[in-house]
Amino acid sequence: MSGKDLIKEQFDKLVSITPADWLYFSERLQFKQFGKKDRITQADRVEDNLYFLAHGVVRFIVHNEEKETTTDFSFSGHFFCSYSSFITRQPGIFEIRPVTKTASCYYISWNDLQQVYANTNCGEKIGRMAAEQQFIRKSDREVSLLTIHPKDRYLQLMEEQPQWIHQIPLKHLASYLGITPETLSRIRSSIMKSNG
Amino acid sequence: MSGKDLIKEQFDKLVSITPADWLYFSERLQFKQFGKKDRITQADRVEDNLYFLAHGVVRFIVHNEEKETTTDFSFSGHFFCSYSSFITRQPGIFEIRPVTKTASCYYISWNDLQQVYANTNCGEKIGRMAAEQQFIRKSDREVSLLTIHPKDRYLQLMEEQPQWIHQIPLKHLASYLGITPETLSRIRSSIMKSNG
DNA sequence: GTTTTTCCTTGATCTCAATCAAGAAGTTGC
DNA sequence: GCAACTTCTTGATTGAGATCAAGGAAAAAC
Repeated sequence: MSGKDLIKEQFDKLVSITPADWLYFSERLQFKQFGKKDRITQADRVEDNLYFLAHGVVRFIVHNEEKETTTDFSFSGHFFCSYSSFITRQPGIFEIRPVTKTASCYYISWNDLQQVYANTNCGEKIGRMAAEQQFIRKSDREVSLLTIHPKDRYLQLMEEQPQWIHQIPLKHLASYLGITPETLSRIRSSIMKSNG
Repeated sequence: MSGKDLIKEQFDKLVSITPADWLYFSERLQFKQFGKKDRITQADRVEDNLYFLAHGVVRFIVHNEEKETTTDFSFSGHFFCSYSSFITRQPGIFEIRPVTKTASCYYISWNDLQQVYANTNCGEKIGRMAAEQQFIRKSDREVSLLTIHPKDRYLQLMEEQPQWIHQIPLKHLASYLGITPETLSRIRSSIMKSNG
């Protein structure tokens, strides 16, 4: 199975796409592999590409007064990019880097994606549904940040996304949860004790 | 000018819509006025309608262990609903209530909106762009909650959304900022002092 | 207009997480 | 393999904001 088929699988979850539409889209896909120290996307630039992560994990970083905060992660099988910038064509605030040793990505340029929207039947529909799903993720996150205690957020993550805990260094998880690495370390050890 | 024209204005910001498409959509709009104690949307129900606020302010509430948190507000001239529920057709977690004495709303049902998506030329495009904009709001909010100190979030709100400060009771703003009313009251008085 | 209720402010205390610090464990690179 | 570096853990201290409490201002109800 080609890596592009992973993308087709994602689309098929949303709508039934015609072979012609799929061809039009997939012909415009390019491929690139990133190493651990690469920046897939740099802050303060207009995001040119929409990426699909075929293998690896990436994180979204915001720099703020000497500190860096990891706001989100993306795993293989999902699209990612500095969305706000990609959508508005304004410089973005996110730096995107691999968490894993490598990140293998298919990507399509903004210009090509506009062609897909204009010249396929279901492009807009997939685009709408994908945007809706991204919205839901962020909306859930807002509720989580406002209503759930960091310790409980970590417990929830252990249940719902155990792969996050295994694949992501503690310090980045801590940042994502809005706490310091020290505090997360203590949370983790308190869980160990209560579980025997 | 009819209230529906407010909606047309919003659409015109996104795409040029044909008279036929607008007619198809606007014929499906209904109108309802809500009082201060009404619940526009109840938690644990599937959201049936997408609302457009013609007049007033509403807030989004999450109930969590006896406490209620205000996660967001919507102002006149904007669409709102318990989106995640509206999209997924699963029971939602948000209660939506007016902040102002009344909230005047146009609304379209989920079923009718699917008809619009299916039978208009630009419905999907508007839907995609609207979803993208909602995503951007939530993404910005995530960054704000993770990287900005509550006091600075309040100062930012004063600059960017001064109408929020004037129209929304302090206790709801505090909840939205993730702090207690007492703390926001102290922040506010410290700003007063430093401004003379 | 008066009562009732809600909302906001201010003060005192307490608690939890940040910070500072240092050492252990684990990785990476030569 | 060893050195250099990064990451994680643990401890002591500090501080910002939550909580508890009460009085005053404002708004709503009658």
